[in-house]
Amino acid sequence: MSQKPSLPKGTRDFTPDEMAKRNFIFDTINKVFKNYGYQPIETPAMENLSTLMGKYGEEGDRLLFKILNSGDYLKNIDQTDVTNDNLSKITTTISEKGLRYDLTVPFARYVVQHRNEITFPFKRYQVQPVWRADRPQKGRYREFYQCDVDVIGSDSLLNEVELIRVIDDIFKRLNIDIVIKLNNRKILTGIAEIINAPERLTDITTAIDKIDKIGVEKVYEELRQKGLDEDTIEMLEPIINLGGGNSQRLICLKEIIGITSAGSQGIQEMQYILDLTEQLDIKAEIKMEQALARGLNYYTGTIIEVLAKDVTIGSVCGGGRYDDLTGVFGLPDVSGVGVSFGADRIYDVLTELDLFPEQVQGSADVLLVNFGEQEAKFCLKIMEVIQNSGISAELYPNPAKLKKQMKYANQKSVRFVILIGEEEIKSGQYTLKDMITGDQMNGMLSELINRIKQ
RNA sequence: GUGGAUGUAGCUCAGCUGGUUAGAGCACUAGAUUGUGGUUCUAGGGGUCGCCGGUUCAAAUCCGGUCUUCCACCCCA
Repeated sequence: MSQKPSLPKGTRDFTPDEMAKRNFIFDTINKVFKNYGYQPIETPAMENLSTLMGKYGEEGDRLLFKILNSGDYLKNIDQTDVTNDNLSKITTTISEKGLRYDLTVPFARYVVQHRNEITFPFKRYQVQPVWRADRPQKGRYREFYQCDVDVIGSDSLLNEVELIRVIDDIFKRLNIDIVIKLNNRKILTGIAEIINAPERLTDITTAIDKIDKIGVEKVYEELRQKGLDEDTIEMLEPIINLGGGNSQRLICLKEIIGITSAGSQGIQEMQYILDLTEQLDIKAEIKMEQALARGLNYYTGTIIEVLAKDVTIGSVCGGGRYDDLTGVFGLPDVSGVGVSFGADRIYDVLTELDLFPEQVQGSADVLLVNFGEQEAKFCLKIMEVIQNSGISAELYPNPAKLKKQMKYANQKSVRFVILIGEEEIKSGQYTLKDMITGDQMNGMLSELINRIKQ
């Protein structure tokens, strides 16, 4: 019985054409990473659930894909837990592995496990898929690729500056106009301190973060809803409405939260990064955004988010500094900073803006027509010469009608077709057809190769 | 996880208030053209109308459920 083929929610196949475009993205990202001295690593698709759980907050735990244990996974289950609907306990009994949710936590695990082989500061990059049991929509998939670069074991802000350069470099090569939004967790802490509500930090920042989206009034409304009193909200007002350029914002912020130690340190760090990047040749718009608050609770310093201009899709890149990510795995006081590029969203942006270069197709340069058994055997040798000269070539496997073979070449966007039939074998003069211009020429193999290489 | 929309041929979609063998364009295959593709003409193949159930003499069409995709929230790449 045949069944209707289907794919799990939020996952996709990639066609050869899409793969060519995706590889264009991966290639430029990898090239830039390498160019700045980062080294590649890979980690397994699955991790122990104990490694993953509790690292992404409650929300994150819910979005983790869990893998059912092999064998008789029900044998250790406690019936009273079943009757009591004790889901979390049942879950940990029947599942002890999960698919990775991001590349940062596995990297932290990696660093701790390999600490004796690693020379710090360790600059690594990692390009692998991650999985989230999120509800899919545009730009949001359940399986997607992250391209992470991190420096671990160095608290220098020069790393932040370098990452900004990496971001700028990559999007410059991809021809995407971007805004790099910067903030610092210490500034957020300062804000919370100054209004005397450090424990409300998350509530405040998630509300303020929506200012562009829902407007000032709604932000106030949400803050009230979350139980902040009018006095506190009034104190927040200058921060919420803080506008102008980066330097202007910093000056204002200094007046408001400069007296807190966290606040002043955050402002100092931000100032340092902005000063340095200003001297560099950076194309991207760099914008300090006091409302930027990325959800992951492990950021402790700089917070980075990159948005593509002219496209409404989530961020295409994001990250920040985390001072103690490896602490939970028993290696304290290792500071790291990194960002993650979302290859799938970059793909969507390039598609929407029609920015993929024409040349990204993955077809061969030449197709050798198959006129029959004898001719095909002859072509095999010719093909060897062509391929050894650096030109990709394929021989049509069946002696099909010429029309069919031409059509095949046309549809695969193979640029050149070489025809070698009985006549050509005798004379040693082969026929070359340019499929774009329609021009044909006759000549020795070396002449044809020269023509193709032009 | 909450709320809303969607689903008809490989793709983009028609199919009015339920009524015979469900259509178009593009794509595909073959021929016109026995060594020349992309244009044109002709013919052809292809659909359990997402899936399951209900109402009805009769369901692609109405109702319920379920799945998918999309949108908003949440969160995020």
